[in-house]
Amino acid sequence: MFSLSEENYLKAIFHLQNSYKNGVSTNALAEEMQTKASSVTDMVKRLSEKELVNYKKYQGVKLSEQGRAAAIEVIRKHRLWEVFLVEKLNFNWDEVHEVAEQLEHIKSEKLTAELDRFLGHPQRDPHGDPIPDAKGNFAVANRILLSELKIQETGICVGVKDSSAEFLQYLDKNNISLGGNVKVLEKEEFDQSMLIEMDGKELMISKQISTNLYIKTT
Amino acid sequence: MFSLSEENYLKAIFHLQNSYKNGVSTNALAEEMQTKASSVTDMVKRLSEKELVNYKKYQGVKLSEQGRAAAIEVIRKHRLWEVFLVEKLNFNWDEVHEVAEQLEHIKSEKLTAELDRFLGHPQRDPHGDPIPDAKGNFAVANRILLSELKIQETGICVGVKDSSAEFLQYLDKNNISLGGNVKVLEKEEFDQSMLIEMDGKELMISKQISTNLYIKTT
DNA sequence: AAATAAATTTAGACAAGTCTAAAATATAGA
DNA sequence: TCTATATTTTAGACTTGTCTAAATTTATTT
Repeated sequence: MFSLSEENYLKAIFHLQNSYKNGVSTNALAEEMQTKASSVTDMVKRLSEKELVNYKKYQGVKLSEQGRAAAIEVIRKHRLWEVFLVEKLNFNWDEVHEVAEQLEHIKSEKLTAELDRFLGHPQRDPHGDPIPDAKGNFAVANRILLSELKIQETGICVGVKDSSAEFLQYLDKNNISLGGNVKVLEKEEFDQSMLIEMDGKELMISKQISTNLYIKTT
Repeated sequence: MFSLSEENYLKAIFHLQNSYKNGVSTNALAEEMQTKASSVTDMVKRLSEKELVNYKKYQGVKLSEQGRAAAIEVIRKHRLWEVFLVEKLNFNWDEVHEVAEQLEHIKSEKLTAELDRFLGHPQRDPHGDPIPDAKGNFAVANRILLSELKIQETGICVGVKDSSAEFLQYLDKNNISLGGNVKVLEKEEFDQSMLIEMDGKELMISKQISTNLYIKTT
């Protein structure tokens, strides 16, 4: 069984491994964990002793198979709880993160399994991120960024890359929600903004928006 | 905001105050918390500095108004989660305690309020214990122990005093559940066992059972 | 009321997880 | 390649919550 802090480190390393294929650097991890590099070194040593990560001084850190499994389990719980909060408890998608950060550490296999069943084995959380199954398998993504769509191409909005409350609130304000139909009308090379049609309404969006919205092409 | 450990101490003191009206003794609290008396003294000093308890050396400890409110909030959350686990997630009443002990520490006012609504503002947890409302008020009990019933008197089983898994499993095995109709047929003075009729079936129960079952007379 | 026993507190230590400041190592530029 | 800079690690300290062993206070018994 892992401590709350250990679980949070494992999760952070898992997420950072996408950008740091050859090992997550101490500084990157410190940034992600909102802590100091020296604290990271200490913790990484402990995780290494428990064989949850592979670590060599000055070389960064990678999850072991065991560490990866533990991280995925935490992510699974986090995303299931997010679905619960939105579907059953009237939370908005910009309010769930904090609470799910707490709930993800509850230890009970039965709880996770039953919650999954109760929610109807959801495939994605409220932000469109895939929910790994009990064995740790993620559904394949099959989605691209809205910024990659060409003029006249269409798709369905299936997820957000940035799930900060600020971004989600911006989307709410502009009536952009998951499931919405998108068509690219114009692209402005200069600042990479684009004019899109979203469920029938025209909307101008900046590069920062289009590079944080996932689309499934239709 | 209180730490997990602080919340557990407050809860323990709240429960022990029923038996220790003039102050909960250090040893009693150590026993309840499964820890050493010296650790209790340390923690009680910290709680006292935060004005959550009133404490004088060698005199035992009492909850302050603030401490009482915090304890009740934790108990409210514990019992709401127990209802959730039994009603929605197929947990048996002897399986909920451990998980609820974890869930009760999740901090989110909205979560508690919405969970309460989602469950239909339940008055009692799966063991028949009252669930305080958001303001900390408990429904009045109005129940007696089965052992206090006289011959030929009847009632409905509304709660358990002992909610250990062992006791609950014994009740399951003998088809005793909350809501069941009870009638006392015979009482044996010698060992205080009694013959009862439970939903039509005759059953012999020992003193240990009858002093741990709450009844509402009919 | 003194002596013994029981309960409680204090003193000092430890583990987890964090910090600051200093030292060591790696990387990049001239 | 040598130096400057950035990154990472080490050393030592702090906090929370725990422990053991010793000291103190309260309760009980004769």
